[in-house]
Amino acid sequence: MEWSQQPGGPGDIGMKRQHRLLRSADFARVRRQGRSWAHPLMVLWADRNELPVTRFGFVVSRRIGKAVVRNRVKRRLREAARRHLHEVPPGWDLVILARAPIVQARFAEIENALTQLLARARSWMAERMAAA
RNA sequence: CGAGAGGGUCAGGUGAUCGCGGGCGGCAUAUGCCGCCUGAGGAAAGUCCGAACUCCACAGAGCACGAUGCUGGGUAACGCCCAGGCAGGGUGACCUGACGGCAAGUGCAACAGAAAGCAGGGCGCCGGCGGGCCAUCCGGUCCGUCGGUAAGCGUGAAAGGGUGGUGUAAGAGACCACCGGCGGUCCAGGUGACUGGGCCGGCCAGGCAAACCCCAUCGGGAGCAAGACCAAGUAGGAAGGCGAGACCGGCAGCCGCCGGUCGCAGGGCUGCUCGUCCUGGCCUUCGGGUAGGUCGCUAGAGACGGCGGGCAACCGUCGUCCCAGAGAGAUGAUCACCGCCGCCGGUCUCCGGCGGUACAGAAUUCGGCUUAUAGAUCCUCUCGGGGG
RNA sequence: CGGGGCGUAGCGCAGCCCGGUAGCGCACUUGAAUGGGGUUCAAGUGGUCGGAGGUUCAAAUCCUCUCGCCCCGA
Repeated sequence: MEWSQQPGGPGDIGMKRQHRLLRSADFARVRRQGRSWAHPLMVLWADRNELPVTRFGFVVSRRIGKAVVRNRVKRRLREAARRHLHEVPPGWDLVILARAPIVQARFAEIENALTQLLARARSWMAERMAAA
């Protein structure tokens, strides 16, 4: 199943600031009220946002590494999320927390891990939306 | 050719697909879309110094405190840079140096050693006296005791000049010559640190100031979460403690309000005293609100090139150029090929496969320092070997 | 952006200010008391003082640089 976020093809969509989670209060809300799924490389939280778009937030703590390493991890996570943005129904906030082994992972492994987590989250989202 | 010294530059490249921040223009204007331009470093790092800028009350004097410490220059400034002096290291090119003062004061030195800061006497050497033994005598030797001595032994990181001589009972800068070191003075060179030399003195006045300290110079405090504006919003709320008001004038003509003088209290972003300024109730504790936006925010002690001055750091002048500005924080992701390095295999001047390709990410902005760093490349110089 | 603290034996800490011997508790080893264990007693082993350089005769201690960890304020 696919949900088109923008007019245009699903594979080359952008990921501008409207798809990003930027405020500290939003992060706190998702991690407190939402549900989580874990993977050795990352942890995913999800919560409804009552908006017509999906928003992603990324958490890379200082435990992961130096500034260069943290920035690289964040960019690769953002790229992976951008490629799979169309697989998520609109109206959800998603927070991804990086775990330490992600530093050594290849991009294909990161993308695979994200795909697994999104697949597990999608069924729960469908239940919640049907219930609503 | 080998080994080395000093300095500079670069920080993999090309292509494809898909993206992100900022600026401008257009269409639209709830939000967006399209086009063009632009977008990390030599250290952006550590935050160790110095400044700009902003606010505090335009910020003064003394003390305290802190920093710096050979000389001259450069600079907006510096704890930085350049040149020089001195000391140490290296065959050399060169490198290194917190390099003012311990003949101002107060302190410190374990263990060893007889003795460690003012001298000191264990063994030894020498002399006097007493006694024992040997000897015909001259005397010799041993023990004790009282002195002299700083040559020798030995301890130590360090034992208070060195060598030679005179001298003496033995010795000693006690005296002499030379050398080394110190102080004073004069001359010459140098802006100066300092260097060279002459004369005189006195023979020694030890080490540690990254020990307290003294001297000289410098330093008001805080920091872009500085600070300014807009919007939204709460409670000029509660408790406790301390307290000092007086007079004059005006309005009012009850409560009271305004202005001034004197006094008092509190505060003034590290402490104390003074000066000065601000407030008129103040202080402490508890409680309440704020996590929106805009500016500051990138044209500057700016970059590059030419010319001129200077040994140099650097400065002057002319021309050209505009070079990131985010805010959960852009500057990227994936793939292919070519460079470079290593390993393995082959029909080993080549081909194929695999792996690696550094340190590291602007956050107010500059000038430095320090630390990290795969490699590539250029210039100058030194030493050794060989050849012409 | 600014400020503070810590690093010493396997673990938790003294010693640093004012420089000369690295010490305490638990743990470990051996021995004794017990039929055995625990407990107790006695003896013992064990430390590049985070790293590098410097000052000094001598550095855990003083100075400079650096690494790691933790905390606080705006």
